[in-house]
Amino acid sequence: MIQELKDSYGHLFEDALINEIVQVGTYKEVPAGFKMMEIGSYIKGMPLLISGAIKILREDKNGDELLLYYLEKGETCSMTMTCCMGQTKSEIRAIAETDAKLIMVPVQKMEEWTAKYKSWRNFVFESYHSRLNELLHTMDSIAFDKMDERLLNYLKEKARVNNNQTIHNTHQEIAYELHSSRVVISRLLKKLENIGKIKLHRNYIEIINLE
Amino acid sequence: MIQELKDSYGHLFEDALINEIVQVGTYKEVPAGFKMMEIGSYIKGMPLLISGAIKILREDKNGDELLLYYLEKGETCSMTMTCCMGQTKSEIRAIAETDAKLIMVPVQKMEEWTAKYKSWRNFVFESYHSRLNELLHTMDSIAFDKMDERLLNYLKEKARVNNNQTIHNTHQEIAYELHSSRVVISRLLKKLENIGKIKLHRNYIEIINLE
DNA sequence: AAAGCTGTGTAACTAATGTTACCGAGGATA
DNA sequence: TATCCTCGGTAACATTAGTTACACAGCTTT
Repeated sequence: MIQELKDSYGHLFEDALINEIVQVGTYKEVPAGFKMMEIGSYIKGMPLLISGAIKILREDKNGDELLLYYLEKGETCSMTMTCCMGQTKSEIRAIAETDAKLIMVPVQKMEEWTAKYKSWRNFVFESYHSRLNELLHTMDSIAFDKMDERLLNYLKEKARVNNNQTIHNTHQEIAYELHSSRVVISRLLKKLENIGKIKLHRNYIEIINLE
Repeated sequence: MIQELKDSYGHLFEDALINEIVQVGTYKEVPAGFKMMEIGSYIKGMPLLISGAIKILREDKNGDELLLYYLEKGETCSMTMTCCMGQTKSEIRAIAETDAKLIMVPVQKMEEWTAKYKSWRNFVFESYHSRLNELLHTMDSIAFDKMDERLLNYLKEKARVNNNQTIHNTHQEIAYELHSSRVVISRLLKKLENIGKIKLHRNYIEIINLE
């Protein structure tokens, strides 16, 4: 655990902090698809991601989803931080996009370390900064782009975080994450295939060239 | 200045912190419409809002706007905080919605106080929390609601932050902030008038009952 | 092989939003 | 008064997205 922690966070945290994390943190591995946090639930600990990716989702009144962004190695969930501090319920859902490894840190340490370690403060602020900015860019996409561009971005991001040029999702699943309908997504995917950007197959999509 | 600071922040900050703020902060008054921050600019200080409201806007590639949310009394700009720490450019535009009074605190103090005052830490985290949540709710509105509902929410919010049942904006201005077109907004406003929720006039809108 | 299920393709239609164009009301200005 | 300008109302149309319906391909199960 200590080696993996150092690989992902060694450049961020001083040794004393790394040691504290090792003391109180618990190492976890979760499989792709594992639901790590549900809307309305309270949070027990703060996750430090070591490998893999976590997708963060929002839900509307009808229970339909919207993908907000992915968390990756070296990142943490800002929502969790604030929830921990304020003891409020989660506003989002978190699901492992890939198999993932992470360290859970108990809530109480958050506050303590914020006062104690400059590197922790920087990490926390940097984390908030990144998450706010990612949320803004997601907002841009939703507010300013048409569905075809959103779909294109979605495919790019998905390929990137999975580190795989083949996307193993059905059209229906993609429609859920973009908060659209299967027919619309099939239609637009077919267009992308016609202009040679992707190749469609049953249950997966092969990326040819998304530029 | 010290009295106004205590009125707005006295319940949040311990006296020692209030005193520090008085020492290093500068009091400012800005008129409605004043542009307080521009996209791409660097930030010099952190604002603590004492009265009035600031609207936070996002811009697309064509220079068109989108209203994100309002800052009000007792709040601060989370974007500014992260920008200060990281010395990165602003991702958003801030314009005074009403006449506003505020105190500007130099960047360097941010970090210092975060280590020194528990109440400041709480304020900063609480601030991030609120802003993230507001951004999420704005996102909900954009992703899940149709324009008529967004318009209704817009009018409600505008009336609330201005503390005024008369909204002094042209249809064109409203269209900008909702990232829509004048014709669409006029159409929907007329519908709202027909069902008795508002009354339209040249250059202003009278709110009858938005429930 | 037959039956069943899931995923995809496609057409036809509806709804929502955006665009263009034009008119006229109301004020301001010359 | 005549002219100009801004704002709002409205029609007609275009585009995008969502909905319903159905066919069929490919795979699994029986």
